[in-house]
This record gives sequence, C-alpha cells and structure tokens, in this order.
Amino acid sequence: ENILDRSRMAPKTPIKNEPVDLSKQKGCTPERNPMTPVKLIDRPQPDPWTPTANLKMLVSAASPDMRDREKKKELFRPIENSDQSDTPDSLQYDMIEDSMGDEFEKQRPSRKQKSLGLLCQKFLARYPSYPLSTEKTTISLDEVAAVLGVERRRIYDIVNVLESLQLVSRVAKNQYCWHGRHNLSQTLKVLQDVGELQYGELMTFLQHKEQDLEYRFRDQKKETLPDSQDSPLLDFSEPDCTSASANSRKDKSLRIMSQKFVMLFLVSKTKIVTLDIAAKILIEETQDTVDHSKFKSKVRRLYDIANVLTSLGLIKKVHVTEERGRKPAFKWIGPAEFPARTGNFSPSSNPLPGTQRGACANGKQKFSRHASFNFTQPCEGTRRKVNSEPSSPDLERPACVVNSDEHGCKMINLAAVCSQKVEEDNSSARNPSISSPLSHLPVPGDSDFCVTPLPQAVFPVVQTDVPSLSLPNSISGQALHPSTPALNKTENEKPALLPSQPFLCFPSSSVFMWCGSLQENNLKETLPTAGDVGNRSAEAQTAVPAAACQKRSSHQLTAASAPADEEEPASKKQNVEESDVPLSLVVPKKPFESPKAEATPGSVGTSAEHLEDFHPDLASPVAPEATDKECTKPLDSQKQEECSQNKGLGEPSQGEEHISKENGSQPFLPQYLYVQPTAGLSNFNFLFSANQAPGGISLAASPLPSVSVPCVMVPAAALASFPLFCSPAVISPLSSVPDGSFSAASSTNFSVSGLAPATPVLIGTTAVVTPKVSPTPSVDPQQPAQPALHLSPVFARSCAAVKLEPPVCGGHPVTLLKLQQPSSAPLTPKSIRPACHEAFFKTPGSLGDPVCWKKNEGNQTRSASSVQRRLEISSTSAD
DNA sequence: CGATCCCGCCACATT
DNA sequence: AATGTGGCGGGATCG
Repeated sequence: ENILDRSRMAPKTPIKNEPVDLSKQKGCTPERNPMTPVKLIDRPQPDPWTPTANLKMLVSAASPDMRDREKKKELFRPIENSDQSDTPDSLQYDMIEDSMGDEFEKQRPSRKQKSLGLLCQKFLARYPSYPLSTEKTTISLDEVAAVLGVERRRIYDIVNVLESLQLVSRVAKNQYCWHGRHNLSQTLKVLQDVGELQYGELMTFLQHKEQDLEYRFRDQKKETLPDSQDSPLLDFSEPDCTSASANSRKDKSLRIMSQKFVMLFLVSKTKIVTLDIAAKILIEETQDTVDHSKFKSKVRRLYDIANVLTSLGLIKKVHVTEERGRKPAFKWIGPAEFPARTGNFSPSSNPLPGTQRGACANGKQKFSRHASFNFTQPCEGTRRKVNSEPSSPDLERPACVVNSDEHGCKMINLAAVCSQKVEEDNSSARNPSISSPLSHLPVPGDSDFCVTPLPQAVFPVVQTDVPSLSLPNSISGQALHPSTPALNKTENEKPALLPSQPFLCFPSSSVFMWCGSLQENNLKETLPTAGDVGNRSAEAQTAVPAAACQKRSSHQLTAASAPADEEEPASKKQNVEESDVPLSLVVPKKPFESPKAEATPGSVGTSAEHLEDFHPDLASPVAPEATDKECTKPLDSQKQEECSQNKGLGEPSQGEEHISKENGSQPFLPQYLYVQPTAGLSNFNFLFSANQAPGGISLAASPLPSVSVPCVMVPAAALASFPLFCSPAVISPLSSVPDGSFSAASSTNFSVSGLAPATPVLIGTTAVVTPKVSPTPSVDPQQPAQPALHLSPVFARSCAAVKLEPPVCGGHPVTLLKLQQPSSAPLTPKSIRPACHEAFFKTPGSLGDPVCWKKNEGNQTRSASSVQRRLEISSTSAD
C-alpha cells in the first residue's frame, strides 16, 4: 500500500515545500541533493519521479485540473524524472495502474499519503542503508522537512525512532548524522540483551509456563510491579557529560519507548507483540491504573513508532487472536537473535548510543568521529576506533546504564506478550527462515565490523559483551578484527595500537579459518537465512541465486523483480528492506564482512556471500563478488601461505571440507570458509568453519597470546549457545596444526600454530579493537557487569563454559569474569571504567607483545589480554 | 464504530 | 526571549 501511496503522494504532499526543493534541485539538476551531503539517494522522492509518474505528470499537466502548485512541481519533476527514471519498481507499478485515477487523489492527498510511515520511507530513501565510510552524512532537519514537505515536527518523530536504533545520531541542533544500518544489528543485539535482562528472565520463565501464566501475569501485572522503568532502559544518553538535567523529559518517550518496543520483539518468542500489551508494558506506572487516556496516548505513540519501524522493515503489522478477538499487533521481521540469549549481557555495556544526545555536546568530536567511523565499514570502524582511541572523545557515550530491575513487572507483561498467540498474519510472514534463522547468526562479528561510529563505539564493546559470558566474547571480537588490523597495517594506522588490541593482524593476505560455533543444525538454519540474504545480494549482483533459495524466493521475488534493489535499499520497499535486514544480520555473523564491505559498496551482499560459502550454491552465485572468488582461489595458491588447509579451500565449500577433515571428527564443524577478498584491505582471506566449537572459541580466544590458533576449540557445549565465538577462536589462521592442544576440545579446527610463523599475527581480543575508543571501553565494563548482575543464567553458563575450558584457558576466563563483575556491579559506567583500568593494566604485558600474541602460550594471556584491552580501552577513552 | 494516526498546540529544553 | 524539541491528545480518516 505504501508504495502505491507514495507514488500518489508525491504529487501532493510537497506542495508547500516542494517548490523550494524544486528550485534547489533545479539548480543542481536532478541530483541536486548537492546541498545535502547525502546525495546518495536520488530516489528519495522517487515517488514523483518514476517514469510513470512522469506520465502522470504530463497528463495532469495537460488537464486543466491540475493544481497550480502541482504544476510547478510537475514541471520540474519531469526533468528530474529523466534522471531518476530508474526509480523503484514498485512505484512504477503503482504509477501505471494508478495513472489514470491518480489525479483525483493527487488533489486530495489522503491521509495515507501523509502517513508517517510513508514519510519515513521517503526519508530513508534519501540515505543509503550502508553509507560508505567516508561519507558521513549530515541531516539537516529543516532541509529534510522542506524536501519532504512536512513540518519539522514529523521529522522529529522519525528521527527519534531512528536514533533509538542508532541509525542516526544527533550531532547538533537541527543536525543529525546518518549512520545507516551498519550498526543496526549491534544495536539490536544490545537491545535484545537489555531486553532480556529486563524482561527476559520473566519471559523465559513465563514462556515455559506458557500462556496460562501469561494471562495470569497480565492480571497480576497490575498488582505487581510498579516498574521504575521510567529510567530509560538503555540509556544511551550519556550519563556523564551532559548534565543530568537533560534527562527530564527527553529521555523518555519516543526514543526510549521505541527501544523498549523493539526489545519486546526481540525478547518475545513469537516475535509478535500486540499494541495493547506493549502499551501496558511501556506504561511506566503500574499498568492497572493506567487511565484509559494514558493508555490511549501510549498506543498512539506506539503507532508512530511502529510506522517508522515498519518503514525500516523491522516489523510488520499483523493481527493476533487472543481470548476475545483479534487485536492489532506487530511482528518482528527484522533480524532476530544475534548472539542470543546465551550471553547477552554484554550489550548493556554499550548500550545504545542513541539517546545520548546531550552529552557533552561534543558535537564536534562526535562529528569527526562519526565521520571516520561511520562509514567505514565495520572493519575499518573497528580499526579506527583503535586509532581513534587516543582521541578519546568518545567517552561521551559512556556506556549506558541499563537499569533493569523492574524486570518483574515487565517480565510479566512480556510473558503475556510472548504467550500471545498470533494469528499469523499470513503464511508468508511466518517464514521461519527469516526470523529464526537469522537468530542463529551470531553477530559477534558484526558488532566488530559494524563498529561504527563513535557513538556506536559502544557496539564494539557490545560485541565483546556477547561473548562476555565467557571469554569467548573477547575472542570473537578478535576474530573479527583481524581483518581490521590488517587494514591498519596497510593503512599505516598504528600498528602499535593494534598490538595492544586483540585482533590478529595478518599481513596482507592471509587466510583465516573460522570455526563456527554454530551447530550444524543451527548452521543449517542459519544458512538458509544467510542464503536468503546472500541470495538477495547475489541476485542483485547477479541473477544467479534464485534457485538456491527457495525460501526467499517469495520475498525475493520482489527483489528479484527489481534488480535494482540493491541500489535502492532504503528507498522503499519493505520487501527489499526485509531482505536487507536479514542481510545485516548475516553480516554480523561473519565478522569479516566488513572488510569486504569496505571494498565493495554492497557490503551487505558480501556478508551474505560469506555465509553462502557454506552452501555451494550460494557461494558460487554470490560470485558477484568476483573479488571474493578471486580471493578465495587465489588464496589457495597465493595467500594462504599458511593455509595448507586452504588449498582445498580453493572453494569455499571445499574449504569447509578441509576443515572438517582437520577436525576430522567433528561433523558439524566445518561450516564454511570465509575468504576475505582483499578487496579493500590488504587481502585477507578467511576461512570459517561453521562448527560449533564455539565453546572452544571462547576460551581460545582469550588466550590470544598464543595465537596459536588452536585455541579455539572450546568444547562447544558451553559456547554453543554463542555462535559468535567461533570466529574468534577461529581466527587462528591457518591452522595447520591442529590442534594439538586444544583441539582436544573437539572442534578444534585450526591449528594456528602454523600461522604464527607464517605471518605475524596479532591477536586481540575482541575488545581490542575498540580499545581505545572510549566508547567501547565503557561497554566492556558493562558487559562484565551485566553478567554479574544478571544473572545467573548467563553467568552460570559462562561458568560452565569456563569449566569446560579449563583445560585450555580455564582459569583465565574466570578471572575475567570476575573482573568484569566488579564493574558490573556498579553498573554505572563510570565506576566500571575505573575497574577496568585496573584490570586492564594488570594484564597488559601480554597484550603488548606482538610476539606474544603470535606464540603465546597462553590462553590465559590471551584472555587476560583481551580483558585488559577492554579495560584499557575503556580507560583510555575515559581518560 | 473501532483502529489509525495526522496535526499542531504548547510545554519544556536549549541557545 | 527566541528557537529547538517533542509530549500529547483532539479529532479526522480509514476500514
């Protein structure tokens, strides 16, 4: 509908403003956006511009009926149209169909045409979903409002929600910085973690019990908790800088509400949340009392938020049948589960940047940062962070604190929510593939990659967090980083930094093997998802994919139909978007993606590709990224010095096999190989094994020192839950050796040993990357904290993991935890930081030596290092 | 008639 | 005080 509407809308809406715009545009010519940095998307207002639109325009022009204003616009448009002809397909259809009837509508813009959702789509169309690193796009509220032809107030509605997801951040008065979706997965992860903390316990609890309980709870709810939720869940806001003063009203509402709303989805089993339940949960006070009016008001706001989220392709409207009848509800169709429940907490540390506006007003700094980070691809981002660390400004973002105690109440609600039955809006919606599969993907990588801009800096941390459960986190993080480091080298960034950090640096080309923690099963599931994504990407790039992904096909169709999708991601379609979303998810999985992304704009696709690796089909199709392929193969011959294994790799699929071979026993393991194309960076190749081994990873990771890759192998069991890790552990580059030591764990795929010699590798913990960046630090602290706070579950898990690990790193992990905990306890970011520092320093030695890394024995060292790093980072930043 | 949600008043925040 | 933000809810539309 929206689409159609849009087309229609275009004509009308703008009326007032448009003239202005037009004038501007004219000057510039179609692309005009000159003014706006954004430029990216011309299509922004595609609606009008579609070819069909043009026709309409012409027609209308011909007819006297047309309005004056319209005329103006139209006149201009035609010109523009020519340029933009490419505009979105959807529009076109509409246009065609409508063309005749439109006129009427034009005249009178229906409410729909003015809807916030549509407006949001237009808004999003203006900016690239995955902006290039270099670009930092600045958004001027006034300008956008004028261009879109709406009052500024409406723009606030959109921006506030986007900000809650960190798609944008406020830079200054009237100015926002567009970050795109690079960090989206990270943000979601954080929200999920936080949500779990707050609601999760109950949720899970409830879930088990099930609906019955739910209902009960609902009733109970009233009684139970007063929730103090008031305080922003995630406060992105920076506690520190800005005076607390700001808190007052701003923190609340839309931004926070949006985050909470998203959390409900992420925590909900069904991924479906009804408006009323959400409203009740979100109402600060006790639910019962809630006046009807208050409730109504809340619902209204939720509609506003839902419209934006829908435009983002994160949710869609559905109906749930409950006891009584059907109720409006929304279903989450965005990426789902990242790291997953297993190790959630970490995120909290970094919470989302979003809110923090006020904080220090460092607009400048932020700005710069953003610039640097944002766009760079994830990988770079991480790197930069490192570099940037010194800069420190980031601190602003200090971690967010999450307070989530009120869980109880919420939980109840959640439970209710969860329990809800969904009618399922439609068969299609359900595709498990989308939501669930994705979930599997761990995002660890993403976070790293994504790391985005400062504000987001947090994320990186988050990543770590995930793993936080046990060391694994760090590991995972590290894994990701490798690429970054490499980049750094190339770039010249400071090697020094790198060393400190947890990553591995490989000389330009190197091959990495990853072990996926995911279980086969999971993998499979994930794969599909990935596949989807991949497909999309592939399709976009090449037509190939389709076959492979049946699943998506339905969804894809749209995409397929419009080859251009890639280009237009944001522009319109949810469909596309949806796919996009998943993609993003995917990306996360593969830590490396980011690098690629850098190289290729279509980073998203790339990520998918990686995933695809698993599937032969996908992989090949993906090809589009010739680079990848090239990389892979070349790797064989070339790069992978170490990778004896890799040889086989030539192809990704093969790579898997190899891995498996090595692993031998492990059936699941070999998931895939990821080769990183050199594209942007130095050439890195990655091989992933999908196996679960995650557990191993975690530990292994910690041990950084010994780059020896071997580490990885943690018993999966523990980690299993976290897919992420794998990677970290992974990293071990080539693993020629296997395992010896660790592998014992079973999964061990790699033997890093080989690597060490071959190339200098730096292994960092995940944290590493971020280290310097202030934001991250904060995050780290949090992570630890969370666990502590929270809970047990995680904690326990972590412990378990640790136990498993013992052989390898055992102790270390634990240690880390402890350290973290302290920090966590305080909760407050600040407090945490200090702690971190201390901790950080303790271990430093290990970190510092590059050499150590390579060889290091020590898991311990590694772990410590990672931890330290984190700490450092925080500290540095703080400093 | 209930579900949506546009519109813009106006309070609070920031400059 | 002016201007930026954005809470909030009346009431118009939609279905």
